[in-house]
Amino acid sequence: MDFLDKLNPQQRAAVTAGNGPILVVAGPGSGKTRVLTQRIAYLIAEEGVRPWQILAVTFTNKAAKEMQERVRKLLPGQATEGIMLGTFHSICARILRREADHLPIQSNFVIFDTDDQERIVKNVIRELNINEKLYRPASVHAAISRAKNELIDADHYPITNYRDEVVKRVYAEYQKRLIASNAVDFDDILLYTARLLTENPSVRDKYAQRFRHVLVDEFQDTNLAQYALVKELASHHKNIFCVGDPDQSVYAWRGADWRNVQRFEQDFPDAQVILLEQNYRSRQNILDAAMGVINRAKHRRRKQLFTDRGAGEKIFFYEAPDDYAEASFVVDTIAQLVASRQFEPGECAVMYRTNAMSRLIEEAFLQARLPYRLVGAQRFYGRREVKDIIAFLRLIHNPADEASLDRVINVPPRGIGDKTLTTLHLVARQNGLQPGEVLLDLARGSASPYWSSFTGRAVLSLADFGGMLANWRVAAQSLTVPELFDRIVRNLNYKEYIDDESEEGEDRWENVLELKRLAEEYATRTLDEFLENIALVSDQDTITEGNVPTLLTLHAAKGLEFGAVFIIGLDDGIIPHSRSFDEPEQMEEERRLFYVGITRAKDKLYLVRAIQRGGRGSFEETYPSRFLDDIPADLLVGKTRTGRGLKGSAPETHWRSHRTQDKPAPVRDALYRAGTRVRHPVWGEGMVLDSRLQDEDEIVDVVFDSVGIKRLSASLANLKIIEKR
DNA sequence: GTGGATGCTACCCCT
DNA sequence: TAGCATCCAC
Repeated sequence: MDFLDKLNPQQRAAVTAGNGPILVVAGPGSGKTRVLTQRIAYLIAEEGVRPWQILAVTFTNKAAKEMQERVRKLLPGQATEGIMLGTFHSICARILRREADHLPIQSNFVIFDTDDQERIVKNVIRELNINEKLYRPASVHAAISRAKNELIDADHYPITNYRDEVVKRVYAEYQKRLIASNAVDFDDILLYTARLLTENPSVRDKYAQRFRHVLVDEFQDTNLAQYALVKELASHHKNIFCVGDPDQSVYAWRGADWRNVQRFEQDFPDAQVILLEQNYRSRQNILDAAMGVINRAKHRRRKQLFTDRGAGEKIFFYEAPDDYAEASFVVDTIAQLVASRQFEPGECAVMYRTNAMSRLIEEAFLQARLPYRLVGAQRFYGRREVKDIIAFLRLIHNPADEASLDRVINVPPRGIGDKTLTTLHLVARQNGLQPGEVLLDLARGSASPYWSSFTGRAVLSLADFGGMLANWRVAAQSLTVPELFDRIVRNLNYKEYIDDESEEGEDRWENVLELKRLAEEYATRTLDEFLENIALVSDQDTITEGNVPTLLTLHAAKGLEFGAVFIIGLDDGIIPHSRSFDEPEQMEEERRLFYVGITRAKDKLYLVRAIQRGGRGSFEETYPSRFLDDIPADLLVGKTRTGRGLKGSAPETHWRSHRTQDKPAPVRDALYRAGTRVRHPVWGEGMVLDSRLQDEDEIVDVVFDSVGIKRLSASLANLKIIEKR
């Protein structure tokens, strides 16, 4: 077990801890992933635990894969296959499929995404004749989801006012619809599993006896359902090992409850608590800034983060005149960091509060002709064309899927509108069937008993579509996933439908091809697997390989680290988000989110904001984030803080002067230096990235605002210096 | 009754 | 700024 030598005493204590409940409170960058993997390896190698007796819950599927790989490498020659390793959702889905006999659904259930869920809620609200304006589907759905996370079913939904009454009715009907569709939503996956384990002693004992060790990562982000099911799974051996950091709890809004840490200490009073405090990631200045922010949080133990990596550089603060300038500052600076060989492109990350903010950054990268990667599943899977194709596949897999049917029954338009769809639903209800089942029956032609329920034109369209679906279902028996994919796209003339030869049309078709590429990976696997994996992808799972800068939300950044981090949008109303203003608890979470962002940085941290920001249409003046006040002033360079509401100042000058100081000595006699703004007669304005003397001429790399990076010979290019560094 | 055009409005974070 | 509810022409 020589790998233990590289651990510090606390880490080693955690890795080699004996049986019983253990809580590891791990600050950022304290090596908790390492502790988790090594503990698994330790259990297998030293404690004689078989891989399949270990359950480890990770935060992403990607992390699960990496952990499996690392354990394998730590124990060469030993059997390490069979560890139950994955996210809560994927592990629970696995258990549910296996134990479907005990559930109201069948083992081939589908997983409804947020869109599907809201679609069903909306259908229910309409059919129950509830005022949609007063009871917005999204808000009713949120209430239902909250209840599920607290393990409350419709029957027990607490009522204190009329609104609750309505929500309860919708909840009950919503749940019926899901079951009729043989579907679960994200919350059901956890809720059903928790219930299964609490209500079926035989099932619980089976798993509780099997899992000699249960390990949970990111424990601060678990909700009550997750806590409950973990507790059940560990109920026999009581070897439960939770790793978390209350300061990094940023998912309260989706039901996560940091009090699970307290519950844990209550439920397992003999729990051993191990603190990992040393930080191996960040420079001390970054940690000091992080502490400045987090130590202002209420209800918490002050923490002292320390590193032996040295103070490092100060934290850069930049106030751009507007959000376009904010974006170009970020891209220009990354270009410089790379050009000056301080960082690889892949070591740089841009973090923001909301997904929409990625847009200007992306545009700036595109304009500079620099590649980047965007983290986020929704961006791709949320696209209409992608969702459509997935809905067809789901419908083939499970014709009872009401949400998918509603989505694509008229895609491409085939004359089935609102009215016909409503009638279809009505006929289905009256006959105790799902709309999809009626549709398939209509494919039989006028022999179908439901034929006469529709008008002539409608029934032909329905039968036609039903026939197509029936054919696909037959084909699905023998075709692989990508083959089936092709068949659908071909039968539908889907390309003609979405690709109108405009730029957007081509983009849409590109997305379809990208989904096709994903389907190719399932050529030897089943449609079920494809659909499940698509439903449960996490944002971080979408991180692609490649040495390019990463764009991601602060939430998606959790657990990751980068050499140079840019946090943009440090305006009040963005960080913290304006929707949190009147809720102290939510404000605390915003603070923690900022803390998470800061602590992602290893060596360089840039805090960036825009004085003017264009939102819906018009530009608005912004104020600096109040959290900036909590960072000790002497840690910041660039524009120093001058309080709220500063306007009309010249934010760039300070920044520039500081920047030049950090630069290495300039090249001898070179006219252009990195950072110099220049104008070219054809390409317009740009910024010098790099310059060197060669054969009595100066070779200059310039990133132009219009055309991106060009390499020029100074004697020929006729560059004018606009602004010198 | 359907589908395209138009006008309204909400737009945070994620599995 | 884009999705979607509403309106109106076929």
